[in-house]
Amino acid sequence: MTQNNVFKCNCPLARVTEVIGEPWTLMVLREAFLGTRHFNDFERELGIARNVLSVRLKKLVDLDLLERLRSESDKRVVEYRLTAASRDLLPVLVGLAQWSGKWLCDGRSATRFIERETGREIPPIAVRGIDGRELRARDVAMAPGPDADPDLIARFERAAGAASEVQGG
Amino acid sequence: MTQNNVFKCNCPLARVTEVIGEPWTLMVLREAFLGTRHFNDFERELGIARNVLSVRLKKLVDLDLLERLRSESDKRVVEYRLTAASRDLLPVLVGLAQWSGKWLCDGRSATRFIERETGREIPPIAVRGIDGRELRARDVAMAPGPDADPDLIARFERAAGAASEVQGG
DNA sequence: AGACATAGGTTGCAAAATGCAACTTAAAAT
DNA sequence: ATTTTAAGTTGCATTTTGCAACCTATGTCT
Repeated sequence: MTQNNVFKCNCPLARVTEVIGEPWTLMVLREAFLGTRHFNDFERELGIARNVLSVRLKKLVDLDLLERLRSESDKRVVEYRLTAASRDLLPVLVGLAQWSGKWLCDGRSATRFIERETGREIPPIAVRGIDGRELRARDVAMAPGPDADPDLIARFERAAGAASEVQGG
Repeated sequence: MTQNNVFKCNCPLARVTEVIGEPWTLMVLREAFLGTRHFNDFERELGIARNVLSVRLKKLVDLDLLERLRSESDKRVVEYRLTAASRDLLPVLVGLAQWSGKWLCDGRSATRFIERETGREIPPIAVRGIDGRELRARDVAMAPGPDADPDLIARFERAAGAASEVQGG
């Protein structure tokens, strides 16, 4: 995977692709959300190759998406824990699972997200405006941020015309 | 990538990993959201290898995430368009971009999402309960759905204890 | 009509990533 | 003292990616 043309820029979707756009990473994070903390448990639950798991965990730790600590009581044991950053990914995970359940699993998904206290199903996540109103795809646009380079700004200008049509689809 | 142990089940996160958990796929979808429709434009904008692009587009078409149609006016031209399914992915894309901007790009992201009409920044997406109240990670639990197999149910039972601690963590 | 250009691929080959099994090292249990 | 356990690493076969060149059908130019 070279990908360096696009991915060195600070386009957030490009950056996030370096992480979850690799096999297994998202599943490793899911396992962490389910409470898995140990190397051997990740391996067993996922069936991932140990060397690949090793690489993934290292990267996630590097990116501060997992914290790696040795147990005090048993110094063989290493614990991988979610961080503030990875916990903050939950809305995206929920959104992905909901979307996948609807469009990839034919509505028959084996897992669902519920409110812990009440057990009620969690409604689909949505994009909302500042006023809380739910926005549709056609109401949303991508725009260059303050740190966009000239190339990216040009990129968005080229896209501007087509986008409304596409997203309105 | 074998991954078949986990991924044959209809766990939605596992399924979605087959799609966006591969290099380039998410970026291809982003390009489509930006209005890119043609093979050569995907290649040029992303710098992706043509053979890989070819494979990715085929898979996305297979999954009904892109529609492939030949232009009537110029029969050389093929158009790849977003479908209802891929348009429905927008909240996730926005969430990923927001999360990445915050945690991977150090708050200095080159792109942002805005309301098309007003130009106002879109607030972070959130998980909400049925009543619209914003939920934190610790308020949310994964549970087996109606189509979960016994293995998965056992999996969740094993996870149940650890989860509250982790997610609250 | 003939020559050239363009769009959307495919093919072949080198480099990188993955899958699998066996091996290693440090600490704990017996 | 020996065995077991946790967390890796190593070596090797297979698969995927990156890159450049080639191919085919259609459209454009003269």
